[in-house]
Amino acid sequence: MKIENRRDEIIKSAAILFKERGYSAVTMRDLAKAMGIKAASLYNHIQSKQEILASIIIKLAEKFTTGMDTIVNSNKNAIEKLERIIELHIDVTLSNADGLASLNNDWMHLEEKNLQYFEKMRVDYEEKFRSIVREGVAKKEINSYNIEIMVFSMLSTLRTLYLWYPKKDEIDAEILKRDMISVLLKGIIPNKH
Amino acid sequence: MKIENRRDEIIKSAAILFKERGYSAVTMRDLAKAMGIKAASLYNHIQSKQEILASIIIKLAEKFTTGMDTIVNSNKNAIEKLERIIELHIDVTLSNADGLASLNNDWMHLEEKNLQYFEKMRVDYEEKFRSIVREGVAKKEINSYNIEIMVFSMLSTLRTLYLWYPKKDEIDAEILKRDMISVLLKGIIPNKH
DNA sequence: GTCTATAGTAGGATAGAC
DNA sequence: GTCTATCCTACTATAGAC
Repeated sequence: MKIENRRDEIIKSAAILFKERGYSAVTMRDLAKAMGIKAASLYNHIQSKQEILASIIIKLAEKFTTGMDTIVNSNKNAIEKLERIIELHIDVTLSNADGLASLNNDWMHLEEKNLQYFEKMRVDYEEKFRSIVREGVAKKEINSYNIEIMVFSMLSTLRTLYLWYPKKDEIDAEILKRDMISVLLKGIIPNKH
Repeated sequence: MKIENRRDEIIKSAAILFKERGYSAVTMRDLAKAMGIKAASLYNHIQSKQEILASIIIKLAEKFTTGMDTIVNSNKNAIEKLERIIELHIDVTLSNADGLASLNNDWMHLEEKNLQYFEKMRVDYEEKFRSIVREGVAKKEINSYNIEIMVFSMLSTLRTLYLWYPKKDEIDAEILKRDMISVLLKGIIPNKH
């Protein structure tokens, strides 16, 4: 039970509202109402609406970047690396599902500097993902289907986990990891022996 | 080369802008500028901004509903039905990738009546998808992993096709269908014989 | 069918009292 | 740290001329 300051509470409330309606459709008056205060009072804790968005998105993007770097630098084969990536996405989703909505849908409303920083992290992340898949194909650990189709098929599912997982909370996190790894890597059709 | 009326051009332009920035962040002035006219002139062709959104989303949702009904009523096994669903999503994405952004991200900005109509179509669609997977598991055509994980893994990928496919247009539509079916159903790891 | 002008509302953000 | 009051800008939409 960590003691939060007011700024963190505002950002947490904002993430929930941004998830429901998107950054542009949420007003500072909406956010203030959710906090039980007036809009003007928000500005004692934050500089601008934009700062809230950046705070949500950049923190999450950096988590993914750090996680991916650890995986890339590990001594594992391509399949094991993909398994770690799946776990990374599940862990981040469990810790901050609301914020992931902004990262996925509202990153384009970031201003100049943060937008560039975010876009670079996103491109780098995808490229590292792509390299792992390419390496797996080269070593025959992975089928040689079109690389982009494999990468974006997996990435699309992982990126939108935040949309449905919180609603299906009867699913245990360990079962989620285990079945998600099976479904994404081995498919849903039984293996013929 | 079909002759379009002004209303259709407006809706097409709007879909592109909504895809780039989202419904709430696009103003009628932005849309007018993209059309090379003034904002007031738009209202000779459409009733409201809301009408544009509804026109984009409802048409697409009905396409999916009709397509799914045809598949459900066909005499095919579960795997074949899933293959037809994958093709349905690819076909709709190829015909209107821009509009799918609104369907995915801006449906919550629909007003009352259309919102209810849309939400019913979406829930029904997911339930039919789920039933097909459940039937496949019962008949041992599909592995018995958690149903929700299988359904949303496939659906997430299919729903976000619009985000990356237009950028990778070196991929032929037939290769996309073939490889997507393989990746989603059989996975990326080679079958052991 | 497009324009200018404008009504009416709502947005982000600040000033200054308590 | 929160309030009321308010600034300034921008939004959707309409009226009426051409």
